[in-house]
Amino acid sequence: MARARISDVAAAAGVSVTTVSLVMNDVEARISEETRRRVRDAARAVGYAPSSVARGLRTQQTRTVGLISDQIATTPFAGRMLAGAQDAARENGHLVYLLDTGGDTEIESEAIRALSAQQVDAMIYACMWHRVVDAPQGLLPQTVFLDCRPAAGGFRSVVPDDRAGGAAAVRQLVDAGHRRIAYIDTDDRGVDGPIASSLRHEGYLEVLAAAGIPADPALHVRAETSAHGGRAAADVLLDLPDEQRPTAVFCFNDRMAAGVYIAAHRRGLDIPRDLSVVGYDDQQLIAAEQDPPLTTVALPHYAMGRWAMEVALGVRAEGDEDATHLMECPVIRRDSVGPPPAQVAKPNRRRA
Amino acid sequence: MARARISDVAAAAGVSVTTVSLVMNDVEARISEETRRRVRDAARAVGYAPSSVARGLRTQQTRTVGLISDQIATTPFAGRMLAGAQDAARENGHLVYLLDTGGDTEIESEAIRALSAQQVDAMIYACMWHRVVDAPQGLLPQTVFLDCRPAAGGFRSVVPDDRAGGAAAVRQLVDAGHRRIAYIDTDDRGVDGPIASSLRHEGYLEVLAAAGIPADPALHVRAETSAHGGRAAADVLLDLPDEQRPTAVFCFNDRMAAGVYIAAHRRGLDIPRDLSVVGYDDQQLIAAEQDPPLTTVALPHYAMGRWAMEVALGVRAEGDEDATHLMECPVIRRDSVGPPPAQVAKPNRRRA
DNA sequence: GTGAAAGCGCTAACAT
DNA sequence: ATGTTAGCGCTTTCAC
Repeated sequence: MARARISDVAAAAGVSVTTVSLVMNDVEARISEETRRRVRDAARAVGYAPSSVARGLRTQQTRTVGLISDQIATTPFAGRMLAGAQDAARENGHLVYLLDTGGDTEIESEAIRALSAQQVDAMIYACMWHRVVDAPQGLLPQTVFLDCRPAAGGFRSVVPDDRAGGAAAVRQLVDAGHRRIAYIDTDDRGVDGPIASSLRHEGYLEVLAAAGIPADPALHVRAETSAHGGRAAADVLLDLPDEQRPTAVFCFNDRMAAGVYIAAHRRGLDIPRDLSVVGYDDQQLIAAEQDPPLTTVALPHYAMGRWAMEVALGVRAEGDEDATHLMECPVIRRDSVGPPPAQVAKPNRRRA
Repeated sequence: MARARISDVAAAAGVSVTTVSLVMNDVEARISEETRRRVRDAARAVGYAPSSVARGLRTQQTRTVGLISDQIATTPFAGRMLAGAQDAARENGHLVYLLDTGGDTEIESEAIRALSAQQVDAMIYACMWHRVVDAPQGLLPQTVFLDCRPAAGGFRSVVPDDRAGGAAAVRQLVDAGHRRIAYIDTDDRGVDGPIASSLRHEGYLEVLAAAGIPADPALHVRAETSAHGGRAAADVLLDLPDEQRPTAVFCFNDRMAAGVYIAAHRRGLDIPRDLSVVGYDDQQLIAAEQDPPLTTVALPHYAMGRWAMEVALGVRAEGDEDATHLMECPVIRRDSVGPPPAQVAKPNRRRA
């Protein structure tokens, strides 16, 4: 059986299509209560659902949004960002097209073409980790950048406040009484790389300075962003002479923090009694399942996704056409931070 | 500047709209090469992009697909499934609407209404873990179920072959020479729960039987599906008397396997020398980062997503209107499986 | 308080 | 080989 049209409803209710349209769209004007009821009953009777396609053609508004992203598949974060965007879209009566480009610029421009052919009302350009990108051609002027910033500006964007996040992480440690705090950073320093690295480092230095603690360059080490990298870096740190050895470590991410746990445990060091550690990202599968559970800083993916969608749909007024919104990264307190040991614990040196 | 319409191109090229339409849609008929070129140049000159909305209204085909899912945000798997579906859609010139319901049936039916108002050409109903669901009202008849099966049948579906996956996992262990193989299962036995649990158990029993190994009920234990649960279960197993203690464990998932690692390491047991372990899911963040890396069984999310989309779009002919397709779960061999120890290792009993 | 009719941008049947 | 035109299902202006 074919779809019911508005004219079917009109015929069934014995009114004009105009009247049906007015009733279906809850237009306040004219139309008596009696007629409204008749129309609604008729609509239900014939199983009428308005065609968004026809409406879109007529009104030139589709109530759809295109969300272009680089890599949905490879990051466990993607979901939260999509969920935030999704929820905001639904609450505002919009549907979202998801287009994953896998980082391929060919696919990307094809995606943008397809979206503009669909006449989406808005676009969001999302990255799966905080970085600076070159804005592709063809985006709608009011496109919002999510978890990235366009190199040349010109668009609104929302990114995590990594500087403040780094500061908050280190503040946990300083407040617990630590003075020798290491930062295990990523070794990805590419220009395309995560700008979070330097931002978090700034936060780290800032808090040390505020606490009157001189920054020791030996305590800023780099490694690959994996448990393996974190473990290697921790080994270097824990091999430092007693008076220089850190009592706490702040890690670029939770995976590296997991590596620090391994290195510490292999040396018989207890966390947090002998060593405090703070991660970043709040990856459930890692942070929450460590023993003891890892204190970390969460990336506000859901909030960013929601913000981006609200701004894109114009339901959240953001004055500046060209501003970057910094979203707070909350500290998730678990059990990996404690006071520093009375005197630095002597690890069983593996390499001594 | 307003969007260019087909009539603008026609005017610019000095031809009729029919001609433009024919050229833009690469219809083989009539139209001379010369005219084709003129039209294409004109289209480029005026910046013409056909309106999918108008075309959709006219042809009653939108070249869009709706993908309804229960929980995108909470599982790291979601991405791979979406990526598979996405890629297949793109290759076939379709766009996908993503609708996450968060498991809310209210939102779900609203989502289905919205999709049918959009006149999507196809629908996919996806779950984030393998289970049996009640098909909601309003789905298109040819809807494909992804990672779930409709309780009442009537739709095509694709799910992982968990029975074969369980068998393959245990076969790794049997082939390595193990005879005392435990299965650490989930304790979620709800009717709504993961049917993977019993399926994998069947596979386990099947392989033991084929190898002539009697199944010891004491080696089938249940725990919550977390590292913590896996650790607790492993402790029970490793406390068994020498002659009964397993030399290998198959875990319902990788998180539990991670717990087994912890329990083993705390007892000074080496993996795989003293204990072999196989997980399930191939969660990158867990399996690949264990020390040693965990041998596991992968869930074929990408392949299932792709299969579902191809069937939904009708580009993959699947005879039966009402069949469940089982997708193979490949074994990912890493380093957690070895031969059984010559004699069962004596763990330092923690609770003895 | 209600209806008639134009038109959104396209495709396709029918003319020429 | 190319053009004319109806009509997809809706909203909206205008007339009554």
